[in-house]
Amino acid sequence: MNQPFPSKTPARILNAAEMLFAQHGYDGTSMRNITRKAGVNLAASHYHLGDKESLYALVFTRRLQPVNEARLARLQQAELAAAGRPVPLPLALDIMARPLFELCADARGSGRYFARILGRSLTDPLPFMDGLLARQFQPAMARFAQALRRHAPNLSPEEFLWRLSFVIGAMHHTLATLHCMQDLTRGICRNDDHGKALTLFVEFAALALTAPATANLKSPGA
Amino acid sequence: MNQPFPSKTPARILNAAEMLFAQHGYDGTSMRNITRKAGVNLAASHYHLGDKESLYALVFTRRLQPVNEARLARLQQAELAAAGRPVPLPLALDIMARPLFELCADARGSGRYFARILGRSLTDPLPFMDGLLARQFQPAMARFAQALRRHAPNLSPEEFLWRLSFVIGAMHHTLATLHCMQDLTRGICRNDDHGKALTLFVEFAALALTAPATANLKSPGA
DNA sequence: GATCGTATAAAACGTTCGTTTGACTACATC
DNA sequence: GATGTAGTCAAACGAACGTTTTATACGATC
Repeated sequence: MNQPFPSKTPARILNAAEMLFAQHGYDGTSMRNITRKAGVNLAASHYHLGDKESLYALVFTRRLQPVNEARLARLQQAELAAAGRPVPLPLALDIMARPLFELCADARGSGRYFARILGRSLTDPLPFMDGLLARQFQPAMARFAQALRRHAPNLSPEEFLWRLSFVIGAMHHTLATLHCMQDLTRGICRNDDHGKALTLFVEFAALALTAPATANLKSPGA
Repeated sequence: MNQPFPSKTPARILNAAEMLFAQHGYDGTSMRNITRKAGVNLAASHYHLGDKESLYALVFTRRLQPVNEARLARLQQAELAAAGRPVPLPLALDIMARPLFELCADARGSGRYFARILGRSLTDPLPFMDGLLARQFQPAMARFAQALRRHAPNLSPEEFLWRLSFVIGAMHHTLATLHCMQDLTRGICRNDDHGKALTLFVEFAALALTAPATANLKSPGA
């Protein structure tokens, strides 16, 4: 466990900020609430971590960077093992989804709060996060799109990307609502059942990506 | 066109609020920004529409109520036409999705901003919106779940609901990111291509719901 | 033991927030 | 022409905001 900071204060602040940003969003969370929850002085956050925007960015990269590194490492290993043949689709999807699901399943750490921050960042990005999001996601996503594409050679590039968008939307929506599935389903699905959600998601995504191309784009209409 | 208000001011405020809430969220939008954009006095919003929370709720119901009414009306009509047999799956999905897609496609009105407000409300609900969201969505969603269920009789209730969650996630993620698809796909998908998105989504969702049940819940693992 | 960098603390900075007040106008009704 | 109502307006309220300043305490280094 390498501590990037000699003091424990920055970690306390990051943990408190992660919880509060997840629950109330960027604008809905005040520096005073964060530092009060962390049990540190108001000025400590500016001293250690800079202003509020940079604190938010740090909350973000602290979790996401290991996830994307794990994704890329596992994908590279799988591609080596496949020796030029396509990485099996369920495996590729599992590699894409599992690090995120496992991060969000980490109930002891505050990693589970991160799902909501991530979900928010995709659907309404904060202006100052634009560049950071692109840098964090582009490399991994480009590699996965390439790997998945080989299982859907008959789809047009456009239809493939639309389906990939559906799949990614399903994944992030699932992660973001995992904590309230019990309410949404009148008790039939359990809250925080990451294992089942991951399994079903992988199967769902494999089907969605390999289904035959749409014959034409006429819609059923009204 | 029945005007629910004799003055034009409330509509101006609602339109401005819709745009700003969509772009910057509830906490990121101030009453001063809203009324400035609407070209009305700061006090006018409280006079006509009550406090900020009630303004947000009004922005919400103004768009959502007609959508859910249209959904239920079309579903009822389709169920009558089906005369006891299941409503065809693509039709049921079209009925569920089309009113939302069309609302968000309305580029002249500010309806297109609504997609982002809706997406936000699903993944991070504001505390004061809890009851309102449930009242708005429960009736329609319960009916649709029932209609769709008949096409997936071999799925366990739990697996069916997980898949339905994936599908609804895909729909809302798609609507919320429609306006930036061009950037996300390096120009391959067009922005605001609601027609194609709707067609592909319906096909995608039909496949996802009717696919065979997962044999067991073992995952592919690492 | 003086000096320096690190860390924490309380207090204050100026700004913006949501909301309210009270006065003013336009127009209908009696 | 007096009265009442709906609507608009500038101004102000207290509270909370992000950030900065200033001061203090603790170790290590020389």
